[in-house]
Amino acid sequence: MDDDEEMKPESSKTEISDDSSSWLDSSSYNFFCNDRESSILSEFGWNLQPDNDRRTTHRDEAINCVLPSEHMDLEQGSNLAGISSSSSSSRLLLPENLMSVNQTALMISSSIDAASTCNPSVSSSSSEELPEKSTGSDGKPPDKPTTKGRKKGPKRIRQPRFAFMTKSDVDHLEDGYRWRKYGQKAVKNSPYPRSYYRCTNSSCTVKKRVERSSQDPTIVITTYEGQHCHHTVGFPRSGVFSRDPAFATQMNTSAAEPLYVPGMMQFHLEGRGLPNVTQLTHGLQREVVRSDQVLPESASHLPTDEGLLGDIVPAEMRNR
DNA sequence: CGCGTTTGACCGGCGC
DNA sequence: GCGCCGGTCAAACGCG
Repeated sequence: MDDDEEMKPESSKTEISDDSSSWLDSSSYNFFCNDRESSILSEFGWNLQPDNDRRTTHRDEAINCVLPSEHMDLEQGSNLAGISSSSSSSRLLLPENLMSVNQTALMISSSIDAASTCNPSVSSSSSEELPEKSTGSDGKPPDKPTTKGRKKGPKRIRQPRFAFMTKSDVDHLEDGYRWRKYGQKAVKNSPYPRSYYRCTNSSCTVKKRVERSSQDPTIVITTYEGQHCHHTVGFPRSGVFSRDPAFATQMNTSAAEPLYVPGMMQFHLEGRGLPNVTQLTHGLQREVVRSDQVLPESASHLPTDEGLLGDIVPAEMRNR
């Protein structure tokens, strides 16, 4: 049933998935972009404007992207899978291991729906912000006779979500937090299931979705929702995190200083919604074909003249 | 035994 | 109103 579309080359259909584009709907966001990429995006009708006020960081170990604060009301000092906030904008630090499990990841992120502030202190007690169903811990008897009856409540408010794509063999990447899987669903038009994880910290409401791209099975799409109200639970034995100063810094303080990256201009992207993954990928494919320039894989997570957007294009696609 | 995963059922939003 | 589908629940199960 799910083998019909499975290995169809990108020529036929190029959507990552129906819903993966649905959250790319905020009005603006910032990212690294070089001249070529900006021209590509311009071809798609997206209005790029240099934004020199906001600076984005790309270090050896982590990527730091600036997101529009008007869509993200993150609390100072809070963190979500490496997201920290400053006075004017929020930044997302991707820990090195997320970037380099098999290299290649482009963070594409945006906020969503009600990006209401969710301060850590609120997590379990504030019912107004988080109409999350009773988590079972309360043992509330269901309204319905069924054992799986759910408490009705106000409309569920989605917390800010952040997604990024990682080229990786493993679905569930270590990110310093412990996750408990609570569900798995088949994804429409994709042979690969989507897994749902929840932070094991009882007072933490952060959730995470992991799915593989139906187009390129080597790409894992990870989506975080919510903010951690606690620190990481210790790092993996290999110490990937401990040798990641950027990530460690971010975890200990929210005041990660913005750095300027030589050779990389930052643009402010404006339009009637963000270009979705498909559009970006398409444009870059074309560009890559034209430029006939293939990055060495080992260096693909470093800033190059292709910029970060170039990383989104899987090697196989580049070679087409 | 505790914790995490699996899996089928259920709920609710949304489009037609 | 109905059906589809994403998201969640929770019992059963597996594993260390």
